[in-house]
Parts: sequence; C-alpha cells; structure tokens
Amino acid sequence: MKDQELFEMELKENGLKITRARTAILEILKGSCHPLAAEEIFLNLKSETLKMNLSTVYRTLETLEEAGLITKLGLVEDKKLYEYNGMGHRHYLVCLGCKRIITIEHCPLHEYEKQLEKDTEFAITGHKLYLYGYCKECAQTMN
Amino acid sequence: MKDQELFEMELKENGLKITRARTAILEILKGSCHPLAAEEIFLNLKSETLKMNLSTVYRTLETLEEAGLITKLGLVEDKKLYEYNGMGHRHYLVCLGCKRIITIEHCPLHEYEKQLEKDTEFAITGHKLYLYGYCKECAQTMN
DNA sequence: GTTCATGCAAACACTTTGCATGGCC
DNA sequence: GGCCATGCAAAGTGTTTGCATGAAC
Repeated sequence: MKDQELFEMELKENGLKITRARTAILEILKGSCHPLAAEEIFLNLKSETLKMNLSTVYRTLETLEEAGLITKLGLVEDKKLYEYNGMGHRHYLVCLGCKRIITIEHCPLHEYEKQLEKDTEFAITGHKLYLYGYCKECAQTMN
Repeated sequence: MKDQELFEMELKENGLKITRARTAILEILKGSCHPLAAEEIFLNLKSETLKMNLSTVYRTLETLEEAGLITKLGLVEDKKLYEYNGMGHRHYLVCLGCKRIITIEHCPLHEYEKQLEKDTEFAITGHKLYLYGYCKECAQTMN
C-alpha cells in the first residue's frame, strides 16, 4: 500500500477528514528516523502546495495524537517532539554533546511492567524511557 | 546532622555561597515525596522571611542543578520538575487519571545500560524512565 | 571591598486560541 | 450546504534576562 492510501485509511478509521495538512504531517513523521518538533515539521514543508500555518501544524499534531496516529514525547524538555506510530515501540539514546539521537528498537521493560502492575495495582498503559550519554566522538573530544 | 548543616556543606563543597534562597529551596525539595515545579516551590515559601521572587526560584534551581545537588525531570511536559539528589536513583509511576505520583525505588535498568554501552559505544550517563497508567480507584471510576 | 545573589520588570520561546474564511464530505 | 479545518493575529504560559540594589565572603 502506498503511504498516501495508508494515511487516508488511518484518518478515516478515526473519523477524521482527509486534508493536505494531515497527510503531509503524517508523511513527514513517518519518513523521519527520529522524533520531530512542530517547528521542524513546519520547516520541512518545502513545496509551495504543502505550506501551512505554524498554528495549523500544532493543531494537526494535537488531533493526530488524540486519534492515536502519532505519539508525543518529552525527550528534550523545551519542545514537544512527535513520532509516527506503527513503527513499533521504541526508545532513544540522546548524545548530550552533539544531540544526536540513536533509535533503540528493543525494549527491556515489558516484564518489569507486569511485575509492577501486581505490586502497585495500577493498570499500566505505557512508559517513556530516555537514555542519555556521550557518543564515541564526543567522549573523545572532551578529553 | 541537621538538614540546615547538610545543605550548607553541600553548597560550600560546590563553591556556592550560602543564601536563604538556596537552603530554603533545598529544604522544600528534600521534604517533598515527589518532584516539584518552580511555581509549586514558590508557593511553598509560606513564611514571610523566606519569600522570594519567582525568578530567583528559577535561577536558584538552575544553579543547584548545575552543582549537582538537585535533578531536573521531564515527567510532565509543560513544566520542568526538580527533585533533591541524595535520595538515590528513583522512578515514578504517574496516574493519568488523578495525576497521583507513586515513587519507585527499584531501578530495572542498570544491567541494560551496561549492555547498551557495549552495543552503541556510548558512554551512558543516565536515563529517565516514566511509567504511566491508572490507579485502582481511577481505573474503576472509568467503567 | 569585591563578588555574586536577588528583586523587579521586561523580554523570550513555544504553544494555544478567537474569529473569519475556505475546503472536505 | 453543513461542519470542520485552516490562516492570521493576538493572547497565554512557563521561563529567562538586564540592570540596579543588596547580601555573602
């Protein structure tokens, strides 16, 4: 299936209208290998036909998150970052030097969550795990 | 040792002057069982003698964090939260219903970090793990 | 006395909102 | 045609900064 069709299906399933703003933002998020902030998405809308207002970007991100098509992260504290769902559950390792972000596909916490549910009587819905450190290059430069 | 003496020692060790603002904020953070936002700290300064400007709270928090006496968390995305160090490494479980925060003393990630250092050649300095869910009461109310 | 911390007000960055217009169904 | 999405500008929120004063060493 082409991305465009996939996005239209996802939107329809959630009772959302298909608009250029929505498919364009889904396209950008799906194509990115790391989470993006609203402004980055805004700047990525290069072609004239896709250009939209920054507040539309914010509103669209909110809509898409409520519908469960994308996820909001707090990786960096100053800006809200978003990533496309359906890439599976992921974590990130952030270099505190160059701010590079490494994607980690494996999640070590499934078992732990089950245990914690028993201990706390919470119904755990998810978690956010961010790892921080210095990449090889930055670690060397610092000495 | 009394808290006051402890704080003065911590400040001195880091080459920081001992001021009422600094010890007051350390006091509040040490006494709290969950991380606090700048404004909450500001509002906790009840007694007239301890009252200070909100921008002083922000500046003091920054100073204390740079000195390593407190830690900044991204638990909630809209506000920066701070906690006193020397309580050991902790995680939190946040109820998405009533916003209650449960403290988790055990950290399941030490082994995992070591493995990840080998895999990525990063020097990992730390991590942030936030768990989300619904507490028993909130889970019931929702049905 | 010197240096750094604080109060105050103003600026800032990111995000949200009100209202009129335009596009999707 | 009706309803929701968008553009634009203005407001909001949490945080930071410049400058003069005051406190710590």
